[in-house]
Amino acid sequence: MKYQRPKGTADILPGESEKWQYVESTVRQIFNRYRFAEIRTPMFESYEVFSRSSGETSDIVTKEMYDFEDKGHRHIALRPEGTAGVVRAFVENKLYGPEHNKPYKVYYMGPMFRYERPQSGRQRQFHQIGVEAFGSDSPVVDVEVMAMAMEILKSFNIKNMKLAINTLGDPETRKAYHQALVDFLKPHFDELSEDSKVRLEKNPLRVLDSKDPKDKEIVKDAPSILDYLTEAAQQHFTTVKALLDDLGIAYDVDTTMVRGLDYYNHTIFEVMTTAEAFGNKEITVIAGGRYDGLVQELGGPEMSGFGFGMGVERLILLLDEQVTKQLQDNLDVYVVGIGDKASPVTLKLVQSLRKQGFSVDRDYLDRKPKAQFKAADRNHAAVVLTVGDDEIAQSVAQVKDMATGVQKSLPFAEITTNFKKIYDDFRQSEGE
RNA sequence: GCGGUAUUGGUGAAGUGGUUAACACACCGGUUUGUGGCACCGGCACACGUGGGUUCGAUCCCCACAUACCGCCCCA
Repeated sequence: MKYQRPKGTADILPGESEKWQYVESTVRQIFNRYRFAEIRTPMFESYEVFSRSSGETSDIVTKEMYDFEDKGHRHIALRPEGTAGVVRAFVENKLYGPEHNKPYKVYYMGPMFRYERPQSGRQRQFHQIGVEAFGSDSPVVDVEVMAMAMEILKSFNIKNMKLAINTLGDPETRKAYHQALVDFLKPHFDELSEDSKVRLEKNPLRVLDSKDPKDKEIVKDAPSILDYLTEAAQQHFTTVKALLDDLGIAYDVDTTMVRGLDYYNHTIFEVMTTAEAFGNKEITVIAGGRYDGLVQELGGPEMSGFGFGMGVERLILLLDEQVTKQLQDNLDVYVVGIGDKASPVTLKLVQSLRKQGFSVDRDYLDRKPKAQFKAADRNHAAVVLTVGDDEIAQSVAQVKDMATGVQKSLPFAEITTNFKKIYDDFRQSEGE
């Protein structure tokens, strides 16, 4: 094969694209109810937008960024995640100004890029749907956004959901805990896995997340961040939990949960589920949290934010067949033409029906009636119109209900002016 | 970035170091000058991911590369 798509990319073909449209339109409705409005930002940004926001030492920046130098010698990166670009736009367009409602709530959907090895549900170009809410420290924002995340997944009938939450506290908390953790891990340095030795240097919190059995054993007795929270941080987290309880939303506090991006603080959360598509292992579909310093980091005023990102590929792998089946396209009418003279006549009929609002298809390959009917059947046509020499002579078409097999001869004049009535009559007689 | 497995037609796949690469599904046509199913008949790969090598000869052996999938890292 001469050309193939770049590694880690996918063609979303008809049959699959319906699922994407379904997902996108469903979340749009939910966002609308929660009063989030769409924002569309560029798919590439100055490299620094991401390196500043994600943290210079984060894996995303150090090894997963899809970056290049453009012809004007600008260091550009394809966006690896959505938040940084939205924050940049928030700052650049001065959306923090007093004339804008707070919290300022936006959502986005689109492709993201990470240079990594593809696997099931992980690609170099992948898609996220995400939200950001700027300008409120209120725990209510945390809880509403988490509630919305849960509602989205519920609307897709996703089972076995688990909401995990944790807090990273404020900067003061983080500093104190960071130190405590390093002090605890240092004596065990030689026992740690190679990966974790590196983590200890770069980002000690990550050691908590290690999958290495020996690491897990060591980490079991590590200090908990909950013991290092400042009073304010404690207060925030307590309120978040209380509000979740009020809403009847179940959750687990997972003190070992960490974040790949450096900008998070206070509440962080993940919604996980298990599914056959992922070998029945637990995977994260939605992840997010609070990032109170990020706006400032990118040159804006001190203004807090809370958001999440959802992996669309992963979500689509979770859609069950019941949901998917409803998405089959339904063909209202198939027009069968017989004989040399039929094609111009059927063309006019097809166009007239389309203008009347029906989805209509026909044959273009001069195939026999039998083949045309087969095509109609395969495409699940509700009604078939047949036009041959006799019909043309009399200005009528045979109209057949494919479900019942009932066929009637009806004049062109009626078909081209009020097909809806004919169609509805057929459908109704089916119900009897 | 590291490790493993795989790569044959539109699809699922069988197969062998040597003249015609099974079988099934799908598709097209016919049996039925104009009607969806079934049956029967017929058609359907300049060829076995790409490039080298070994060999008298390779789809089958070796090497490299590409891609896919799985695991690690990391993450949505």
